[in-house]
Amino acid sequence: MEKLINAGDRLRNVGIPVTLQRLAIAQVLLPQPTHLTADQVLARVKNVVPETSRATVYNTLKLFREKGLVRELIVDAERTVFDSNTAPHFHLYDTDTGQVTDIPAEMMQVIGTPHLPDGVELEEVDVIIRVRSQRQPNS
Amino acid sequence: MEKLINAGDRLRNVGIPVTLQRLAIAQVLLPQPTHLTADQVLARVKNVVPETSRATVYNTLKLFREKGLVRELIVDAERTVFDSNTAPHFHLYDTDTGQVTDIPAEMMQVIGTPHLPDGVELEEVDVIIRVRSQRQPNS
DNA sequence: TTCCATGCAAAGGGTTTGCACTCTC
DNA sequence: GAGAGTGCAAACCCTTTGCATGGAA
Repeated sequence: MEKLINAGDRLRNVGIPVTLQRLAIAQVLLPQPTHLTADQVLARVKNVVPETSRATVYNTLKLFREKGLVRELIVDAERTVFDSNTAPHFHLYDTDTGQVTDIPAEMMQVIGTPHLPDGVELEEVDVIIRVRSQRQPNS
Repeated sequence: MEKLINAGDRLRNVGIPVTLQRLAIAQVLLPQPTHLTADQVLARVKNVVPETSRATVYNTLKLFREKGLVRELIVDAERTVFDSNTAPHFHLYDTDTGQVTDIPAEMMQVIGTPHLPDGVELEEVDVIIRVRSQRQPNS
């Protein structure tokens, strides 16, 4: 019943001491796959735990990233997006709205990944499908 | 003899009035495929035309991008990289050094691009192969 | 003279840092 | 009471903007 592991356990499992703010941030991000900027995380966390600062959100996101709980997506030059889906997958990015949508790894395939010289290690393969929707951007 | 078109002609061809600074920036970027940050462009241009400001480099890079002379690469959260290779292709990005290397479109293939709903228009498909080299980063 | 391009410096926006306070063990 | 976690504000870095100057048509 792996699905029932809650946010607090996810933190403990990776060795992160649980605090009020960390738990609140975990609950915003981890229960379901989402794509949020630091500011969006801050806004949502503050709804639940108003005594949360921007610095703590940044510290915690960095910590979560180091522990592999979230992934940093580089899709937009303006701001970083954090992805709580840590399974391998691809992304669809709406330039107009800033919306990120997951594309399951099974749906796409990248053929021809080049051979890497010695001492060069593959980290990951990012695929970003950029689209325009002509819809209004999220504020 | 398309290859012999020089930087000045490239600008005129897309309707950009040639100035000293624009020409210097064009000569840094356009004669061969390169991947440079705004700061790297500024540094190289200043070697040739010291009376060039940061603002002009940014203005000009934006102009070049709008005219399709360069492409903005989103590979690093810290800074934007400009790519003077406008043909479709993919990228290899070295996280340690910041080095970007082109992968010709013929060498790779992306299979399974999802169907897009009405009103959503494909802009482009970015593929970034992220590697670690354990080498020293460029300053 | 009227634009447009430029340089300079200041402003802007996202992210990080310094530091003092709190809490926990 | 030592160490870690936090909030606040200032600092930082890349990029953009405002404004006055300068040059070209």
